[in-house]
Amino acid sequence: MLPDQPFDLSATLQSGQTFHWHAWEGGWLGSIGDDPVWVRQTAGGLEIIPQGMEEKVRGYFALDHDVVAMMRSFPAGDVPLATALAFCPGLRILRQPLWECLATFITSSLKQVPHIRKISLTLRERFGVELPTVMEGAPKLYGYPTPQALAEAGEGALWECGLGYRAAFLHRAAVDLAAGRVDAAMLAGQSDDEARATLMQLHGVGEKIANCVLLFACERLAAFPIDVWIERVLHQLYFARKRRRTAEQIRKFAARHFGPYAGYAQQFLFHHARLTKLRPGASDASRGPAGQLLRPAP
DNA sequence: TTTCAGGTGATTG
DNA sequence: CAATCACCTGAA
Repeated sequence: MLPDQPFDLSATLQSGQTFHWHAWEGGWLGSIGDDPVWVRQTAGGLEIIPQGMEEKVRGYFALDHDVVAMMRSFPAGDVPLATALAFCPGLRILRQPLWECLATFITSSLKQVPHIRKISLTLRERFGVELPTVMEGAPKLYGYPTPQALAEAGEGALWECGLGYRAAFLHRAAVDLAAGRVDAAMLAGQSDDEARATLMQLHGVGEKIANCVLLFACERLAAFPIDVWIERVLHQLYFARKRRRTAEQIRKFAARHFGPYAGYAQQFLFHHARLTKLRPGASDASRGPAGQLLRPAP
């Protein structure tokens, strides 16, 4: 199984799209929907356990995405983007199950990655189904709990998973999805703007989370989630020395400048920034054109 | 002990 | 519209 385009399994799984995979035996153990799987990247391609998961792995990791075509579609003179892309061309935008992605990002607000991961794993363990073992001695895996399971569990039980005020958001969303107010088929028939509006009808889902879901679960590759990090990156790289832009201005800039694969551009920029400029002790080579280290606002 | 973190919704000018 | 604020929790 050999992708014909650049692919970096580890980087993709650590790029803030999904939070439930375990590093295990030189590869990654996790689940695609309710199918447990272990994947290791080697020089020759991907090693997958168990057999029979090849197509699901291809779909989940979007190995059919044409990264080369995306590169060509990006603005030719955009040096920061070209730099970020060259830093890790193997990043992929995953095709995640809708509810799993939606629910996970609802629990992500004002949380750091380890917290999001912890909450996600706790919810799985308490309310999800245990999945079959694919590797001896490995951590137990659980599917993401269904909307019905979380709706029935009740807000109080969710609160006890350390969600805080997010428990109410997640519970209401679970109830709404269990009632069929939003589903993948409905979103599939809608334009990006319509689908975004549909998602934002859910309590606790604002523009940022809606865009994450569109991008990471609905294959809307033009969706451009703007969180505090990407906002800083854009300011540093594209709006240097200019006054602060509104979210609306940033959104319009991203759509116009990056085009139909804006979501991928966002992912490349985000990943590059997190692993270089935003880290303490980052080298000069990783600094932006302005020559300043990017830091969180004081 | 205080601050802050991968947002959202409600409330003000 | 845009700015401001509260909000659970956990880690630095």
